Amino acid sequence: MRRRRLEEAPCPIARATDLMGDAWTPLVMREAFAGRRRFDEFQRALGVSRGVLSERLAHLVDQGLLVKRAYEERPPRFEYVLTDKGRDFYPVLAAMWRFGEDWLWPEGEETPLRLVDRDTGEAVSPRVVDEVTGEPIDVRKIRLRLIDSA
Amino acid sequence: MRRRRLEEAPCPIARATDLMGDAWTPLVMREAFAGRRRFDEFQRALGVSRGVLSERLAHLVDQGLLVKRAYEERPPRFEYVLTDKGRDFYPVLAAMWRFGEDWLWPEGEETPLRLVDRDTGEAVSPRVVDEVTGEPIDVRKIRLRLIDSA
DNA sequence: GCGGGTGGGTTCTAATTTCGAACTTGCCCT
DNA sequence: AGGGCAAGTTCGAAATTAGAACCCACCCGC
Repeated sequence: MRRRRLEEAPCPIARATDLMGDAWTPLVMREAFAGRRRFDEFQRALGVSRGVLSERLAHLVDQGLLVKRAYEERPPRFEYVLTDKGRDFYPVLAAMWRFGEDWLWPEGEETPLRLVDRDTGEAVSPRVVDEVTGEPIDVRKIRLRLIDSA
Repeated sequence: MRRRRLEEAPCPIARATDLMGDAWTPLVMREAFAGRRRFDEFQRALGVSRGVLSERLAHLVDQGLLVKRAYEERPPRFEYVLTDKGRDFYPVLAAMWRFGEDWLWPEGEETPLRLVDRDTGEAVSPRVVDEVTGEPIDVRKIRLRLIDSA
């Protein structure tokens, strides 16, 4: 199983990749953030096969980004709800959204997916900055440094 | 081919997923940001099979995140260098790094990969904020809104 | 002028993963 | 009794991936 190899890798990016490193997981999370909770909702929204969806949801539950809970006992019905950890994944999706907007979309055209303020309805443009200085993250200014333990 | 399906999807996240939606691409980009350029450098650093690496590099070149250029004519030798578009992918990796640090790493332990300021050497903590207000991106405050064209 | 090494791949086969469709289970409705 | 819905599981066929081995062009030392 591919999934198990990066999970314990000594790098936070590799471990995050273990969560994202397939074609459906980020989209499942997108739908979760858009408010979907039920199996069939996810399935219809994404058009993914039920088998794959079942496995992805189980993985996300396993990793603690979602919890599965019964919202009805008889007949048994379940929903998948974001945890704190799952909610904290939002910025990653927001960064991807921004990159997609800036580089993968025809100039000037509107994207069908927007990020808006819940209260004001204003459009929001996510940007990744240094928490301390507020400066944008830029490869020219910020270096990846590998601390070698070997 | 899976790859072709999300490329034209009407959603910036789906299109970004097309770039990231496999286990190796984010790690190849991590290495590119860490300064690697040559095929064998990537291969040794990642331990990925040469066939897969070859395909991933070609895909990233195809998508315009890297350019392949000869740094030597005889014998022919090539390097893969980040483009502007590729450099702009840095924030996505930084957001993943932050999530990995916060949630996929034992409390208090040091990660072997750091983000540091090139000039001062200070550690940097990336955070995703609204460009206009400077407020952190949080699912409780910011909503995904799907503009339905159907 | 030949054996070995290096850089940058391609090709092959075997193991995984994915897809789509059909089936299952528990219950409600009429 | 028959139909429908939610939430899956199971199945075989098709696509993708990984790993190892191979290839080619060139340089170097002897």
